[in-house]
Amino acid sequence: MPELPEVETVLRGLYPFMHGRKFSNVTLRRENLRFAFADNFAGRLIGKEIINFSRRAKFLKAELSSGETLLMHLGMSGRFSVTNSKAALEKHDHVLFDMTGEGAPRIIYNDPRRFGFMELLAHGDAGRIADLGPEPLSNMCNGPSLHAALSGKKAPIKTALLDQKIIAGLGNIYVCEALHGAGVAPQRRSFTLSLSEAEILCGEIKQVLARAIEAGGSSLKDFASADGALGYFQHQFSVYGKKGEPCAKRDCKGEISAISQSGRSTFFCSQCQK
DNA sequence: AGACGTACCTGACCGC
DNA sequence: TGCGGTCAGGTACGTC
Repeated sequence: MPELPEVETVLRGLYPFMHGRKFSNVTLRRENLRFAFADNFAGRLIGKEIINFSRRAKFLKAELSSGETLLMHLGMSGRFSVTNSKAALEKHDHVLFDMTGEGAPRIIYNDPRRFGFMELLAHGDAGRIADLGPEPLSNMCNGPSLHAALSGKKAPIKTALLDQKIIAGLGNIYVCEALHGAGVAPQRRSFTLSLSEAEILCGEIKQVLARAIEAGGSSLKDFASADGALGYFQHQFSVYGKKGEPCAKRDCKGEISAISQSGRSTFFCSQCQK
């Protein structure tokens, strides 16, 4: 599930337990996730303080007092929870971060499919986040910049928006939602979007993401008292997973269709998305 | 260079 | 109940 809004929610949930704290212990319960852990991964974290904890696209970044950066990605099924060292471990609990400070929280990373990964970057090395496109909620992402990024692309707009180099942080769900909101058909070739369509699309992307973050934020309220799991929250979608249902747009009599584009499901309304 | 298919994993769900 | 098939929100890599 984790797209940008989910990762933002995870960041906000973990922040009080990680930012400004040190790792008192780190336990790897297997040798790899998607990739092998770096040599001496635990040793390079233990005793180090997280001096800055942030998000870039779907990545979580923990800058360490050692100068290294811990980069984490949730893949498809990764989730974090906050417990304590007495809590029983579950299947697929792969990484344990025991943090210093109040409550001595234990952060557990659970990932059944193991498409997620964690890596350590040397100071100044942007690693795999070097090639990412603009952050959708920032000023760097706007109508003209999106229009320019799409102008040379023959690929369908749906495919282009999933390309993290064009815009960073969108996944299958929010691309479908944003295209529906903007009234743009997912099959359109990227270069055919006009500047004004790119403006509208950019606005929809920001709005869809902001609303999802808001929904995630509200699910965080009871975070400490709930089961502590982070990374999944319910959100009401307009098209995603709604095949056969009537289009949610007030003036539209269409019905939601499902197609496959570059191997992924696309949901859209052929009536109002042109 | 860019586009495309496939691989990486496990679990949930559906139909038989 | 059990089994096989299909699908899943992401990224990387090989091949054309």
